[in-house]
Amino acid sequence: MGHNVHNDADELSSERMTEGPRLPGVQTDDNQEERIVCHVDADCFYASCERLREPKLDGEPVVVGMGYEHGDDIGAVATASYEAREFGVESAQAISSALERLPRRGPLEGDAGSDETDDGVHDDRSVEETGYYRSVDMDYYESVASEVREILHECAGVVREVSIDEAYLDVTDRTAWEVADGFGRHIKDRIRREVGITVSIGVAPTMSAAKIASDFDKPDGLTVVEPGDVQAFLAPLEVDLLHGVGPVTARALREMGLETAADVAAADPEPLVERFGERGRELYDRAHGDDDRRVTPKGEPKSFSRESAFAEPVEDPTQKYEQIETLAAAVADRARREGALYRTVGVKAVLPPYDVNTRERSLSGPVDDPDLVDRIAYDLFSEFESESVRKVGVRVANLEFAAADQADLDGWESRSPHATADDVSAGEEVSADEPGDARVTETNTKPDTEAESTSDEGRSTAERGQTSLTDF
DNA sequence: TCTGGGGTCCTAGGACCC
DNA sequence: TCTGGGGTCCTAGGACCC
Repeated sequence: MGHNVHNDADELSSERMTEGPRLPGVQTDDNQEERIVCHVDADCFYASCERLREPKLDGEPVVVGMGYEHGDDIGAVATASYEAREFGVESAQAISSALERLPRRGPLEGDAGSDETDDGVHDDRSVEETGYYRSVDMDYYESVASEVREILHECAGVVREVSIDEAYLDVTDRTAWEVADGFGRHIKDRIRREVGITVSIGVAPTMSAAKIASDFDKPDGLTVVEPGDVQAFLAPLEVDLLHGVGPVTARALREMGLETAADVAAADPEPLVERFGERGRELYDRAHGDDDRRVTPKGEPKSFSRESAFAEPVEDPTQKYEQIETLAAAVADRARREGALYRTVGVKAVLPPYDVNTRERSLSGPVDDPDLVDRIAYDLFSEFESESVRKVGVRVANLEFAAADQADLDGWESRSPHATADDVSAGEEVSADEPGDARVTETNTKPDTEAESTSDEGRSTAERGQTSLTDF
């Protein structure tokens, strides 16, 4: 069973058919069919957006970050333009470090009044050694991204949006390898002309290779890797350039003597699987250029969360609980706006130096109940009441999206049989006195609600389901 | 790197059920 | 009751991505 599936682009199917017996039920031709995958990745997207509405930033070092608006100094760099990167400014870097490497030029936009001192500005340095700092403005970036998305959807039948600035396109039926280069250029040109930003594009027979290819010649790059060339293309790359290999895995691989994709491809897969589990197998396959995944649209989100860091560790319980309350409200609000019911509520407490703790609790059925989120978050967080905490978070998960059609209500009912109907005890939903049963018999404590207006009455299950569904 | 925020997926142990 | 195996759900943590 070769790893050479993608290596014989030319005389493919006939050869494969004779490759040997196939197990019944195992998909073969369907997912081994040659695809043309295009990965589109905007170049330093947030910075490009800022330039779009502020052309004087063209060619200048631009840093976009969050959390430093109030001089808090707890923020980080979200995106740095290539000019700023030359000063050593990088994504995820603390704003304070960024300012050391690249002092700020001019007052911070969108922060009028609160920062008259301009303490990041060093007038004694030459202008060339300073950069423009801007605060993240997701609403604006989202509006730019949607223009890009529109173009991408016109260029491909299937688009998978990975993040605000990145997408995979299955363009098998829109182009051919001989002209893939021109096709990629066409997409780039359209985005530059119609939106005004540059993107880098990788075209390859697999998602993983396309992803790496788009990164290969950034910014404003276009790299086409044809089917027969994938393994050779990957071979010289350092392991940490492979998608899914972060600092931890990269170090472990190096300790095993594997420095490049070629090393991984030539390695014995067994130790990899032993050490990394399924990811080890995946790594091995990807290093060979094997990747069965088809481009599919992104599904519904799995969770919503909000978190925020304190400028310095906080012990005061009130301050912590206030923050929890704020985050809980924000998360519940988000879920409601998105039309999501949630069945799990969780909190996060990061203790110094950087000790991440999470606690979560699942309900017996999906709800849309901000008060409940608040109470459960409060309850879960009480464990950290007397701890010094540098960051807190609230999360809802196990989401269910109530579609407009009635089938969804029925489905919910049949999948979530509630134990009892006598659980109208608001505020007492946490059965913490029952060891082993951390469950919550959740109640809808909201007195408002037009649950009666719906046809089904009586059974609490139906009542809750409808309350949830009609609540927004 | 002394660490911001919003996500995803995987693993592992325990509970619980049959 | 000293004991098999499988499946699923829940929770906590970790690695990774943008």
